[in-house]
Amino acid sequence: MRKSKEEAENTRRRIVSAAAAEFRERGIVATGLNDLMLAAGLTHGGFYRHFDSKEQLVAEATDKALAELIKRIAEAAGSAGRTRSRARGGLAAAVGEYLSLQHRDAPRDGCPLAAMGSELARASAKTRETATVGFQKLVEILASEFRGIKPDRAKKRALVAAATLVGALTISRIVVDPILSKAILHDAADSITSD
Amino acid sequence: MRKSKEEAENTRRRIVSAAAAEFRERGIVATGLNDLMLAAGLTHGGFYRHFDSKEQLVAEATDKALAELIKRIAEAAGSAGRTRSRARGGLAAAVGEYLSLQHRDAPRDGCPLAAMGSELARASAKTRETATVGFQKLVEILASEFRGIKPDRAKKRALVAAATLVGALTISRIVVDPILSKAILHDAADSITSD
DNA sequence: TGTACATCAGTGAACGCGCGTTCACTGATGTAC
DNA sequence: TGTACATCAGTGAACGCGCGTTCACTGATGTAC
Repeated sequence: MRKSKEEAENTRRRIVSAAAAEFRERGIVATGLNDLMLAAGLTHGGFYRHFDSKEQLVAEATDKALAELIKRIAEAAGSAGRTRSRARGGLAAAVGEYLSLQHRDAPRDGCPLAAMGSELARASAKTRETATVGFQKLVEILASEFRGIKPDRAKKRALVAAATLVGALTISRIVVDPILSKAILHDAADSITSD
Repeated sequence: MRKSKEEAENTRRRIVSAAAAEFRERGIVATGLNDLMLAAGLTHGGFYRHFDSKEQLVAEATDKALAELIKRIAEAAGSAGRTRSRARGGLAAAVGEYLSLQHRDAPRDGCPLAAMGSELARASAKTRETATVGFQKLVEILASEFRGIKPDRAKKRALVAAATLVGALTISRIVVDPILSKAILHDAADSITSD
């Protein structure tokens, strides 16, 4: 039954991907390793060939989810931002992508800070370090899109913008009134990109 | 062993209080009813004399936690706001209270939207309705403190401010760097209260 | 007001179940000669 | 290059444990006469 090194690495990646999706969709604590391994097309027993513990997987899944979010936001900013470099097109595109209805309705491929934020606050130091680095990268991307102001002003604006993004998306998912939910996303985007 | 009606009501309140604190501190899914009942000074068997299910308790605990937050924020705004009614003292006080280090470090008596936001997004319709109403009240309090602008502008500003508050507090708890954590709270407060 | 009885708050054992983790086993892969 | 053997990815049963929920029981409270 032994698999080749390449296959094993592939399996590992599949587990991390499944975890990244399931943790965001169902929550970290609510997601069992059994379900997770089935989602990755395996049985649960093989888990510990790849990871020391569930907590290690949480750290890696968070890392992967954040890396994908950063790529997505950077690409949104990049494709729109280059055309009119002095204006704030890149910022608007990044914010529009983050605060889109599609993002709100698809937590399993979305921002882990919004999808599992309150659980991350209680996660291991390793996981929180990973989340910290990812958050800082997100802030840097946003800061680079605040054109026409001093770098340290841009950094502060970006820090607050990132907090607003995460808060707005989280609350838009809690709220039962669809009009209010949409208004939160819209008004937050408007606020970040105006002035 | 039967208790008087008054005692029973008292017990019920004690369970809801314990739940409101434990859910915010440890998370909803991670908190067991056994621990909860022990925290309320009871054994687990009596739980179903007071509640139909854990989910019903989640709804009531969320309601209570939000009511207390709203009171706290309204009082902070009120005590500072009355002295200089045309200025934004009330807003600054409310925001300062929400984004304080004490609030960050005491999730068990703090804002449930920040302490269990990502879990609330997956909670029952009842719980989410409760959270929606509480959030709207928070927005109204903030809106009434945005003096000197049109009511609908104030409402939008307040909506975004509330999202920023929740996001900033959540992230300040995730982040491992204490300087960054403090900067998030400070810069968010600054952003909401300036201009 | 006093008595008889029904109610029910709280206890503690038990229910089935799924959790994270461990382990003996399998057989294909990788390695050493 | 071919053979012998060690490695180890993945399986599936089992570990102890705590979960949410149910239930028989207790005895004080509340109610009806």
